[in-house]
Amino acid sequence: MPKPASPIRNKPRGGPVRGSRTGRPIMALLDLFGRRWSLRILWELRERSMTSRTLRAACDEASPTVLNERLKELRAAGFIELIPPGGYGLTEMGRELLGLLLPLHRFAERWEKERS
Amino acid sequence: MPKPASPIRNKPRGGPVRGSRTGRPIMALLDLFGRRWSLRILWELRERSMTSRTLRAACDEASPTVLNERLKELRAAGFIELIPPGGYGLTEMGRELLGLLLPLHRFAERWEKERS
DNA sequence: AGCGCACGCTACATATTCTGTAGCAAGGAC
DNA sequence: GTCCTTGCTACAGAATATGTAGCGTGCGCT
Repeated sequence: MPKPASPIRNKPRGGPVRGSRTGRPIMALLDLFGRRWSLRILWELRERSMTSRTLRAACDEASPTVLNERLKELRAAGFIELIPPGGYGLTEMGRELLGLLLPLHRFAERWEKERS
Repeated sequence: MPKPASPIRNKPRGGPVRGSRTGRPIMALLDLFGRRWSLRILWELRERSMTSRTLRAACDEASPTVLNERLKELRAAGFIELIPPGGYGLTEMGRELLGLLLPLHRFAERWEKERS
């Protein structure tokens, strides 16, 4: 492990996750989603499980370095799991979360229209 | 303006926003939210408008550089607006979006509990 | 007028994070 | 055995974020 835990983004270690120095879980969630590819990964897994390589293809061939970092974080968070040979898929809680995120799709369509 | 539009993250310019090379607005949205402080800013404005400096305080004193970049992007997206002297606040569409994001709060609480 | 202060916003050097390419070790099918 | 795909890592270079300082404007004050 070449990176011994980021010294700045984990500044107030002792709390559960970065960004939640208040301890409020919503902050941890917003922070986790505020990293590149987090939301995208969850979104791409919404219908079916995927191998890491297929997932990478679905995410515009994002760098495997970050992708694997996100996959670790999302696994640690309990939203996805790795079940060979199917690959990565949503957990029970992951599906629950996706249920909340799904309405964004229709909103995004309306949003697209209303901006000139 | 010292930065003439990022050459990589805007790679496939011609599309509306980064990450939406398919043109699907949901991708643009997921990508916008996948940048640091985007979601947090929207979240902090959920109840009241704030001056940029108060907002910065609410966001753990995040760097004003990125914060202002996000504020620009969110304004361009039509989610927030600047109305002096009240400061930054959600637009009509911003409030609509927040409505979808709000259930995350309760989910986050349950999530916190279920992870050992 | 001057002074003080908060506003939105920017400069710039430093630190962190992401990208892109290459590659490893393990496992399965043949 | 060879061939192929899997999950995952190394590493250099590029993009992005951080932290401190400060600018110019406007407003209220005397």
